Amino acid sequence: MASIKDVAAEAGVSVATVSRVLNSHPSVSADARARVLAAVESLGYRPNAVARSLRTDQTRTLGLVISDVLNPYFTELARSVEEAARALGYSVIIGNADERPDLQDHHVRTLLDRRIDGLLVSPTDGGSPLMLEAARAGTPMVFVDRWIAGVDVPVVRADGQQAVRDLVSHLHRLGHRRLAIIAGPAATTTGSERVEAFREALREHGLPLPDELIGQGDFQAASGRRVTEAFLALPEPPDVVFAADNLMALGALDAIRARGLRVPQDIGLAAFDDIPWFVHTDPPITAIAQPTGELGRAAVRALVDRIEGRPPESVTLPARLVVRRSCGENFPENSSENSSENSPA
Amino acid sequence: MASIKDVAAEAGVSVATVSRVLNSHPSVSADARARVLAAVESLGYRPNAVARSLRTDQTRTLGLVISDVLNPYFTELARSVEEAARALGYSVIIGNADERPDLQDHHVRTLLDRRIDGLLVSPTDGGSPLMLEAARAGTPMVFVDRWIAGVDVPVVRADGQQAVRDLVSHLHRLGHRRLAIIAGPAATTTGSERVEAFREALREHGLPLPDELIGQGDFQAASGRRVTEAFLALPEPPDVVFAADNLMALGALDAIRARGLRVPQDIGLAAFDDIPWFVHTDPPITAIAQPTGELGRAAVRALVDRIEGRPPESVTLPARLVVRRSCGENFPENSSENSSENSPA
DNA sequence: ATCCTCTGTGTAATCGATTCCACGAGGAGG
DNA sequence: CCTCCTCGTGGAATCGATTACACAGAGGAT
Repeated sequence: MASIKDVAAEAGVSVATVSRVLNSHPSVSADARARVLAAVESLGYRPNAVARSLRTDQTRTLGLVISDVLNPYFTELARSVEEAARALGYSVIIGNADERPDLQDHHVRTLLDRRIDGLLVSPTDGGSPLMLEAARAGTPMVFVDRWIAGVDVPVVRADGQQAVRDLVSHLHRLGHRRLAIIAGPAATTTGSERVEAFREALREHGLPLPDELIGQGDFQAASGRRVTEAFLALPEPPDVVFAADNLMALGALDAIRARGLRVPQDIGLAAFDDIPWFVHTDPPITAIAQPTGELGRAAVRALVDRIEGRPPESVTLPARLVVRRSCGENFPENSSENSSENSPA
Repeated sequence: MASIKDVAAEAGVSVATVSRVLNSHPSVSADARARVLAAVESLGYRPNAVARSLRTDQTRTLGLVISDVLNPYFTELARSVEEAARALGYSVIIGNADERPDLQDHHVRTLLDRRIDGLLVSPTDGGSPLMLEAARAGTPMVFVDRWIAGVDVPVVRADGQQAVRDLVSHLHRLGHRRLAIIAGPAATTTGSERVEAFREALREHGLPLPDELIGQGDFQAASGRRVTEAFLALPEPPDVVFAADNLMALGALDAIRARGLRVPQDIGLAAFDDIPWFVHTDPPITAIAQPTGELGRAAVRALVDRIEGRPPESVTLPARLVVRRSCGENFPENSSENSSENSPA
């Protein structure tokens, strides 16, 4: 592969001049510029990003470590992050942690070794020493979706508190009283926050949240299935199950169906995180939708601000309830449901 | 960030010795090794992958350019590719082309600039000059899922011909005669092959495939919706619609539902590419499942073989039909459907 | 005692870019 | 005509690693 030296030789100039042309430095004669450009063209020369990075100490690359690529929510987040980064001239390297702290550490380490300019993380756990150390050492970093307390890192996330309150009101109005939740790992903020918001909303309606109606999941479908089976085996099963993410909702649906029960007649189901498929499940699933695209864009903006020396800003955006039929029917103001869908691309 | 020089100074040896220790070269004394390791530990030193890559001319990184991350099929493919690559000591950088040739080119160019060791591509179109040139120039490359004819690059893909034949038999047995297909872009192999397999299978049953029952889609949900609307507006609409990928099936479902029709009573629906959600749609969707994980692993194996100087192998694996209820009921041998599911993680 | 072979180590070149510094030519101002 | 800038350019240092080569000293063979 042709290097800058080859171009210089071909154009009859020094490598310095070639470099100046390529970086549009002002002081290059029109003649030299033309010759260099011609040489670049004829050799099919492309600058070696590795060499450039070594010298300039910047890679124009962002790392994104997400908890689970198979979760459509994170896929969409990743897509919007890449798009926003590309618009600003950055590439993105995605690391998939599969909800495993060891894998998360692996990716963080690899990304750091590659000297990425900044790191976007949705932490799988309470924070590994590695990540905390990186933050303290000054690696530009932004938490997205989930975060870790006590670390001075901007956070970009959705606030589901009001939406959860709306959900509980909705359920209450439909006559449901025994409400259960499939929680995410307590070590994650989204895992514990959603339970807290749910508990708080129940309290406002004078409803209890007994321990047997809090199932411990891990944001994966299998755990949703397991927890739901336990709920259904209770002497007094819940009226509605609220899954803290869409994969656990899928598992819950599996379990309910395996038991031969119908949604919503026998038991209701709701989920955090909305996805296009929820419109077509049997029945369509009531869910809390996050402004995923906007989160990704805001996260990139914050990280790039931090990288380029501007003060980064934490951002919190509201999530919103999308009512469908999985918790019961007869919702007059719900007839226009289709128009409020976030239409799939 | 500490460099190899700092480690050398701290350990009281030369950088050469540090490098030898780090690369487990044999000729280093136990004493020196211990001092270096101690220095590495105390400084928290991590080798700079950028510098190492420049010198060794290898990045231990694979590029993966896929057509659409939002498509669960590609997400799963990406996941298995990353997993297989990691097991072999490689990282993966994913580029999402969103079915846009210009974006695909952008990613290929960026990956090449970063001097990745090899490239895995699922081409969005018939092949840009850039990609063909890269292949000719000797960049290790493997096509996965889709490919481009006339280029000497190994191909790892699934063969759906028999599965499509099984699907058509199934439909025929259920009494369906007017069968329509939502095709993918003709420029992609999967776009044209699936139509050909479908046409061929119909011919075996003495059924025609008139032009009005071939809709031109682009593998995105919106096109599935549009094409299906056109089908439904025909004087004689089809009995069944077969979508060439899962996103177009989603769009088809949207269109059918918007028209107030029921699946499968009013019209049947089947899809290429199976995903966990198809079990829970209303009704569960009959689909052709690809051995996605195995494809990803085989692709990485082929690419790494090529990179490391072994002869790479093209691989073709069979896809298989998974019958559910979206094309009609009364299938006695179909009662054990649940056991044949590929269970979601 | 001499010579040879190993072993362990350091010096320096190298990868492909960027960029500081110096220098020559040419124009402006005195 | 001399001085001083400005402009365009090239030489060389540099980033952080790897590795060829040289060499010192230990130990074995003769």
